[in-house]
This record gives sequence, C-alpha cells and structure tokens, in this order.
Amino acid sequence: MTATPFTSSFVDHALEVLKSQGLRITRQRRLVLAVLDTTDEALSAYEMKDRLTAQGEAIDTVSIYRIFDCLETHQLVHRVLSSGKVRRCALGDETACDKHQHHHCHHFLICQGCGRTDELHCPEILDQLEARLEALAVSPSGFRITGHHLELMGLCPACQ
Amino acid sequence: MTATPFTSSFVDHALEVLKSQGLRITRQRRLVLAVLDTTDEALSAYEMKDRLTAQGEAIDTVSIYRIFDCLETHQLVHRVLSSGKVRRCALGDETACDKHQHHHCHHFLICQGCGRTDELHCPEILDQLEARLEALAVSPSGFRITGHHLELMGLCPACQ
DNA sequence: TTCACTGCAAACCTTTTGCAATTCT
DNA sequence: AGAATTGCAAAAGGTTTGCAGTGAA
Repeated sequence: MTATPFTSSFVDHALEVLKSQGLRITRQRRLVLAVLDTTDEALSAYEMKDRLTAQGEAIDTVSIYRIFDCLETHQLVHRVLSSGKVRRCALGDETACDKHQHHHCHHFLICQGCGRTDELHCPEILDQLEARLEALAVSPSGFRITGHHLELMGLCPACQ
Repeated sequence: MTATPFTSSFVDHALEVLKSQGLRITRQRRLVLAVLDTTDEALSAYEMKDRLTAQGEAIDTVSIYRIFDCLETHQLVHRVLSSGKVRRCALGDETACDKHQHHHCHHFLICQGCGRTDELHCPEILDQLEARLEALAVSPSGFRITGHHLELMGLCPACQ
C-alpha cells in the first residue's frame, strides 16, 4: 500500500472511474456529479432535476435516472432504501475500509430534519456488527449473509 | 409481569388489538391477516391481492393498501425497506423484547432465494448495536438516533 | 466515424384520493 | 342508526422503455 494521497475530489474520482470503464464524460454526468459533490443530502431524480433547473441547466429526468443507475453500478453513489434517494459515496477513509473490504458499505445516518445523510465508515462497528450477525445467523437459522443495509434515523446537531 | 401465556396466533392477537382500538373486524381484514399468518414472505399489496384472488376471495387493491397502513400503524406488520413489502410481526419473544423496548424492532433477515423474511429479535445484538452506534454517533457527529432499520440479505438454508 | 448517451413520448407500475355504497357494531 | 370501511374511478407519482437524434472519443 503506497502512501500516495488520492484525489480528494469526488468528481475527479468518479470521472476517472467512468473513463476507465470506457464510459463517456457527458455534460449531464458532470452536472449530476457536481451537485452530488456539494451536498450531504440524498437526492431523488426529481430533486436533482430541480436543482439543476434552478441553476439554469437543462436535463431530462430520464437521463438522471440513467445516470444514477450508472453511478450506482460503479459504486459511486449509495442508494438510501428508506427513500430511494441517492447520495455520493464518501471518499477519504479508504484505507480503513480497504482493510475490511467495506469500501462500498451501506450504513447511513439520516437526519430527519434536514435530510443530511452521512455514511458510517467505521471498521469497529462493522466488525462488531458482522461478527454478531454472523454468529447469530449461522447457528440458529443457517442463513448465509451476503449483504446488509443499515439506516439510522435521527437528528443531526443542527436540527436538534 | 404475569406468566400468563399469550395467544400464539398472530391473527387472534391482531384482532384483539384492532378491537381494542375501536376498529372493525371486516371480512377483508380477516383475509389479509390470514394470509400474513401463513407465510414468512413479505408481500406487496399486489401480491396479497393475487393470493386472495387465487383462493377465490375478492378484494380491492386499494383496500389492501389501507389495511396494510392500518396494521403498520398498530405495529402488527413490518415494512421491509428494500422492497416496500409487508410482513407480519413476530410474536413469541415478547419478554426478551419488552426488556429492551424493542417489541417492534426493525431487523430482518431476507432470503433472496425464496423471499422468506425473518425478524431478528435478539437483545444481544440490539444491545451491542445500539451501544456502538450511540457511542459512535454521539461523539463525532452529535447525531441523536431515534430509529433504525437493519436488513440482512442472504440465502436461507433451503435456498443455499 | 462510431457507438454511447440523451431527450422525448409514451407506457407502466405503484400508491393515493374522493365519494358513494356497504357493512360492522 | 351511526360510523368505519370498502369499492370504484380517477388522479398522482415515480420509474422504465423504445427510438431517433446528438455528441464524446
């Protein structure tokens, strides 16, 4: 593992990924990425459209759906189950996550006041959670766990 | 806490709750409860309608939506976030849950093979999970957690 | 130039709402 | 009888699909 600092920009990272997959960098994808980059809120396709419209950019809702799908496929955004909305994946704690192979995890803190959504990238909690779940699941039920999704609802400091 | 055994039937329990709330026991509510009682699958309104139609019972989809809402309000069913479907709440481990006030919890094991959905009523995991989450949430983010929803996807023994 | 992507239109599916008719209690 | 509940029709959302036109590489 090199100590090379990675680009701190979510957008740059996303563009790199798209490019490396032979996908095209279009105006619409740039716009969507730019909005995702500047908010902690998870957004629906219509909310994304409204934001872009507000800043004078024309884009079709259908395109946003397709871009969301594309970004989700390449693990550049998360889908929040309780709302169906989309949020950019966090960068920055990749080393911690790599170790636990939870780079693309699905643990969220959702503020019911402002909609702010934070990822929980915490190896500690992941370890605990998975160990317990697997111990629990394997013995009584025999379930083989292949994925998980955890959403915590509450109020962020600003909204309390 | 009396050692009084409670009725083992989900349907009886549900009817009691409805009655105690001044709600009416209609043919349609009985039908929906009966189907929920006999499956571990979480069902959508349309799936419920199909099952009832298959057994020769006529019911409007709108009524099913309203009945689902009613049952959810009175904590007689759970809503699975990843699918929007509804599953009966488990009875039977109430004592364990009472202690932790997790009578109506939101932890599921979902089989991606057959759709079977089990509740995770486990005080141990609940304790661990909440302690960790709260410790984690309070210090760095200041989030006040008011609810949570955990879904574990995988394969049940039969589907592996 | 080529192929991915977008926009438009339309279809589709799910969920909600209003209101008159029904049916529990 | 009186109020809650249902069914029907229609509206309202949200999401997907097909296809011709556009634009990135």
